[in-house]
Amino acid sequence: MDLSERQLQILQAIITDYVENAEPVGSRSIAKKYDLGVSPATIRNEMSDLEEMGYLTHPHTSAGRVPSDKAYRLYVNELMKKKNLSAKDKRMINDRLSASRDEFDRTIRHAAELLSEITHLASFAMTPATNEETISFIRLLPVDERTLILMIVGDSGNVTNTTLRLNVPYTQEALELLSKNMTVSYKGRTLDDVLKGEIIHDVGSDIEALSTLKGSVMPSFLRTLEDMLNVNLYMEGMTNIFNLPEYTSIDRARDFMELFARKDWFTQKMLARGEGVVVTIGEENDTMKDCTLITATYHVDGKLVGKIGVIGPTRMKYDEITSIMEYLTNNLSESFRLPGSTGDGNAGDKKQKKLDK
Amino acid sequence: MDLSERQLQILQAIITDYVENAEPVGSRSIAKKYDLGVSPATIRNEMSDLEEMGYLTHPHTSAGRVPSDKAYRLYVNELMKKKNLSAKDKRMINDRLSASRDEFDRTIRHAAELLSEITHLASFAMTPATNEETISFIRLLPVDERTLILMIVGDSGNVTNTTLRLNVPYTQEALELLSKNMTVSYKGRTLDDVLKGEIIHDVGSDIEALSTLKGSVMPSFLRTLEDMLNVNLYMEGMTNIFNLPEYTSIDRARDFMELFARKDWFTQKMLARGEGVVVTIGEENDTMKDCTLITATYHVDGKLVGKIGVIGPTRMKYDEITSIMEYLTNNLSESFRLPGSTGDGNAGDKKQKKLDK
DNA sequence: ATTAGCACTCTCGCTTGATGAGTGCTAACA
DNA sequence: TGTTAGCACTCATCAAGCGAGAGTGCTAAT
Repeated sequence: MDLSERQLQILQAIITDYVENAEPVGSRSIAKKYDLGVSPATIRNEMSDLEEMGYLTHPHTSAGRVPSDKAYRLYVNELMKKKNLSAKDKRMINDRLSASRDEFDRTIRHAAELLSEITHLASFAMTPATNEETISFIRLLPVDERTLILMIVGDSGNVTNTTLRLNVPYTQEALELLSKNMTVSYKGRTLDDVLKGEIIHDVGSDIEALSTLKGSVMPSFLRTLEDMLNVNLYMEGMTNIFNLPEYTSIDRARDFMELFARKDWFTQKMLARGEGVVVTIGEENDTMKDCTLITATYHVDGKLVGKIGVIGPTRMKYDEITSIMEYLTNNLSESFRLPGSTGDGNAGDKKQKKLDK
Repeated sequence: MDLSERQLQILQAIITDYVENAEPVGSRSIAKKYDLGVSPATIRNEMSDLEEMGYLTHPHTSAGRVPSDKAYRLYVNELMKKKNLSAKDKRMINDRLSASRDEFDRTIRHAAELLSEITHLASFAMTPATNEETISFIRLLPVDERTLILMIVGDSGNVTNTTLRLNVPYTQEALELLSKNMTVSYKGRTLDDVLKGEIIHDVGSDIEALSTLKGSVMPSFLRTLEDMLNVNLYMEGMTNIFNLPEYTSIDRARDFMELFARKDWFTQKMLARGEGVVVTIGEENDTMKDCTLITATYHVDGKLVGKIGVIGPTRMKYDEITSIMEYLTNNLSESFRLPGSTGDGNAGDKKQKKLDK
């Protein structure tokens, strides 16, 4: 059954008021503050109907009404209007987000900081997932007679290295040969592919030194690939939630903080979420049943995909926050675009918006 | 004025009891639990004296006594006996601390996790400070015609790199020349030294391409050096404190959590602390006046120095915790020793102990 | 269909009084 | 002179009781 125009207005008013004040809102205050042209009694009747339909709840008999998850969902999907960022927020983002294609980590952490400062919520940001990253080249560099550096370069300019200490000395020749060998074998293949695929044994078994060296290097090589696949998660503004009335109970605050102690679990959760701006409200989350989680994706060269997000109570300014996140991710994608490339695929200012679960 | 033997016994008993139960301890319960051979009345008199001397305080008239910072200081300096780790804790450390010289970050994070699991407090661990690290060599590697990788290798095997994107193409020649040039100029000098010192302009001004390239590379070089100097700080078990009775007030919990939101400030504080096991209690800390902070240092090749630490309320098991930290840092130092080197200088099992402020 | 009126419910803040733990003092004791 | 028993006193804590205020839900009038 659809809601009448007036019911929508009332629901909207209740949500607005509750988001603002965090207190159950009564019929009288709605009638006073929002000019709906009807008396408190009428509003009461409508509220009662809305409650029956599951859009409102009642903490106790003589308290006002509180929007349910269902109400927020309706609000996000239908009622909410896109908000223009305040000049201050825009300036803040433009000035402080000194994104640089060469410094993912720093930039991403900055983005998380910004996000939590602007929204006053807990926020996080992940470096791009590198599943699709391909290997550009591999190099082995000598340090001393038993130490060498393994360096793996990806096509997005991602560089990772490890220092290896061998049990037996290596020869310069073997080193160079293995470098070339590995580069030829793996160039152009994705990290995932290499890691899951068979280790290639094609060359080098004929030369003794090479095969020994390879035996020592391969385990580190694989482990380093794994490292490259790992995304980094930066979390900021966790303590912001202490200022919210919903977290004045120590238990709820504790539960909240404990969510983030499990960083890798959290990372997995986040990776599983869809593209664009995604909002999940309360019960829609399997854990964190009284939180809302909003994530948004940014792009690197329209290929690699990373996420930023905020977490807070279900009571939050959905319109503002989704707008901020959209602006911020567009900004990030823009900065992370390869200078030469034209805005392709997903990156940039294409207005993607996918708000449902 | 020195304390009598009996006063020490009573103080010791009060501390033990309070550390255990977190509740003001009364004369009667002392007399019952600890067999001092005197009546509650006598204990009351002694307590009164101890309070006058500043070792005890009184939350209110009719409550028991609580040890003051001064009492804990006395305890740590004089009364406390070294504790043997439980077999379980030892096994835990030995098994799980898979330290590897090549993977500082991972190992250090592991150490922090372990520490918080064993102590049930908030803990942290820092990667070694690299002030004394010297540069082994510098290499510039071509990626494509405008992209290159700057790689700086330190003498402890520390490798850092950055990808650079230039405005103008470079030549292979210039690249190699600059690599050599920089290596020659900086090899053997400490990071600090290079960063603070004059930029060397001696060579290369004669060749146009080289000088241009150098102009583009130097800023990144310096920034990368800074990155190398930065220590990483890992914090674990922050939420443990929610289980402690002193942090059931949301305000105190908030204050505590906020300390750690300021990661770099905290890092600075920690770097300033001395070698070995250092305990600072309550007011001895300029911030965190109701916390105790215990840090301990580990060594890499007896040269680089890193820290681990725990933070909690002043009420904590000083004997156990300092012992655990000593064991853990010795273990770390052992793992981080260069295979060839004999246990030199500070590293290893030398029983350093410096508990005062 | 809307509204005014009114009884009813429930929370919140305040006070009150009982309880109990613990001290501090005094006087007796060894 | 140091130690102890006894006792009055203090203070936090808890539960109960009460009034005020906010808000609902129902009914009857418009």
